[in-house]
Amino acid sequence: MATIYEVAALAGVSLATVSRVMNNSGKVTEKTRQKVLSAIKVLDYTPNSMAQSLASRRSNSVGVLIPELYGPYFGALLSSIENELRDAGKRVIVTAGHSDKAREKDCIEFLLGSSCDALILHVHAVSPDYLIKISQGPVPVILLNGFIAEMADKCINVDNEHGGYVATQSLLDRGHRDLAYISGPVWKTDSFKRLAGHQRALKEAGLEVDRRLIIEGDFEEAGGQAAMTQLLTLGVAFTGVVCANDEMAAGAMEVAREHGLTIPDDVSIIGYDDVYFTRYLNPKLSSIGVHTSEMGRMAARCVLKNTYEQTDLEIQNTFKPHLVLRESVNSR
Amino acid sequence: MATIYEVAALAGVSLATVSRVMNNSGKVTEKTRQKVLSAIKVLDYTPNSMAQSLASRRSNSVGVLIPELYGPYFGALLSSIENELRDAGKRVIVTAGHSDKAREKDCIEFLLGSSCDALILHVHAVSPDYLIKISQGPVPVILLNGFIAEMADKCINVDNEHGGYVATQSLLDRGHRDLAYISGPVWKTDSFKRLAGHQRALKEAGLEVDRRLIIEGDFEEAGGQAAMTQLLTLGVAFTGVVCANDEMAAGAMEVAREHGLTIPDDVSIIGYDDVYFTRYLNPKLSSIGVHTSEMGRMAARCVLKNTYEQTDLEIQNTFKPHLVLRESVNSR
DNA sequence: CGATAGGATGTAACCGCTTACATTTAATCG
DNA sequence: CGATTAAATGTAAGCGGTTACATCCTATCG
Repeated sequence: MATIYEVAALAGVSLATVSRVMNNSGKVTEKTRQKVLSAIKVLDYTPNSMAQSLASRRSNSVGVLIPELYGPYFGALLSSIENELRDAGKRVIVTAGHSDKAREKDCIEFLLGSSCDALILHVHAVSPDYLIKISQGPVPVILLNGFIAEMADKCINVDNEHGGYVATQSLLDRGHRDLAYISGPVWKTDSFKRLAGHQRALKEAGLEVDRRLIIEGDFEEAGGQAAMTQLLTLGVAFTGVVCANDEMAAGAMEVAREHGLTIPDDVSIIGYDDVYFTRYLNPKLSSIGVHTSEMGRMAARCVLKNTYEQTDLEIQNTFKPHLVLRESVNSR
Repeated sequence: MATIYEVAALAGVSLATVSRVMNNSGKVTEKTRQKVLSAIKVLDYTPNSMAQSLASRRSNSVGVLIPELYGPYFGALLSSIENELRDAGKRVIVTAGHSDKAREKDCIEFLLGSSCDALILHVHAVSPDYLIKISQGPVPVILLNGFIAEMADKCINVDNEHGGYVATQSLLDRGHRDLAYISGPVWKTDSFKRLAGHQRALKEAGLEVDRRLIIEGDFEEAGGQAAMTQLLTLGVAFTGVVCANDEMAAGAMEVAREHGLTIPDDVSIIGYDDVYFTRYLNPKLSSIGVHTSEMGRMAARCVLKNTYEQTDLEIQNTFKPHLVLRESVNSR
């Protein structure tokens, strides 16, 4: 592996000059630039990125922490982040937090210790205070999904309350009056907000919130199954079910079918996230689309703008979810 | 950010000693070790990873190139790789090749220029010669999926021929005689091998290969739909369809259903990869499981063993796919 | 009790680059 | 044509660690 010294020697210039043409910073005569360029080519020189990082105090890598590296939602997120950052020549270091507090902290510290120029975090378990603390440290932090007032301009989030509202409204609009709700774990802000939106929609429609028809699930298919089973043994009538994510909706659909119910004729179901497998379900699941890729891209841009001085980028901090209507919902 | 010099000064020792206790290499008296440790704590010292990398010529990061960062298959792969490597304290730098030759090369060069200690590659388009060339360079390369004789011990792969064979055999075993096959692009080795396995199974059963019943798809749902449409207008009878992946199987199922066919009563269908959404399909798709996570973990271990001297690890290079029987296949 | 071996600690070179500043070279002008 | 100034290039000091080697203790032993 050739070094900058060898290039300088071969080209008959100083290493400062080589550095200049590499980064095309400073002035260099066209003639010497050519000498350097050809020396680089002859030696097949590639700058040592570790030395570059050390000397420039910039690693050109950004750390990403997301709950999981698989699954439709996080896959799309990571994919768009990588795409945007890779095009800008930045490295993406990934870690998975598994929605576990210790693991999330561990990953954050790992990334901070990895000389990342910035962090993009999608966490579930870690406290806002902790996030505020590290965001005040030397390395910039972008929060994906989640809003903290103290770092509002560093947050990319979706309006979950609005999403819950839209989901429920879509059923109300179609004449449904008796709605069940399968929530995610309520300690997760996302779940809580969606539920709040659901309840607001009911109230605005002059309907009462029947607590029995609100079941707390786990964001997994099994939780959706359990919730639906519970709902069906409740003896309380309902014509529509709003689910806080698509996995649970899939589970709910399955149980409904097993109980001899036809979707959407007997019961309408709507999911949330509009994850790509919704189209494999039968009937195809209506859902709430959340611009996942857009958000990932935006987080990446936020980093490019704040950390890598691409100041001309426009940042959108909050995204509005929207209704994606398919076959699982009908009118009364 | 405190440096090792400040720690040394505060502890009243030389920086070499600090370095020794940090890496616990060399001998250090318990007393001085404590002095250093407390100085580290007082200053909240974290070693600068860039400086460490430069001085030790080891970045502790491994580059990963996979076709996509989303989707059930690659998600599982990446997840297991990250998990294994993260536990060993290694950084994972991810890139997506998008099955495009230029992009794949670009990513490989990017990773090579990122001072990675090793590379894990899952490529589609790049040539074997190119892979051999870079594998002879200074940074070790592990090939995920794909076999190249010249670097056999660096290849982690699944026996695709066997997988194709098993898939077809599963239908033959159940009395099917007339089988159609929806292939992936035959220029992809994986597709080619699976098809070869299919044909071997037919021949061993004394059946003729009817070329009309072999359709080349694109590994996407749309391709499966197109292929099934074509098959149904062919006028050649068949009772089972072997698909080279689950996405195409999903597409095929949809078209079959639209044509009024019941699965598996009218036609049995089997997919390949046993990707997680198979369970959302109705009927649930039988498939060929390929130990995706295992392979990812093995690739990571291969790196740990070869590059990070964890010599005690056992490596399995080839994985045998296995049948996962669900509802989409029945007996004649 | 002085020589000695071996363990503990220190010294300094080096990893390969960036960059502020010094120096040289070339262009401009009275 | 020499002085002035700007442009091009060179010099050298870091960046913050690792590590081979030198040096200094201290316990052991004849």
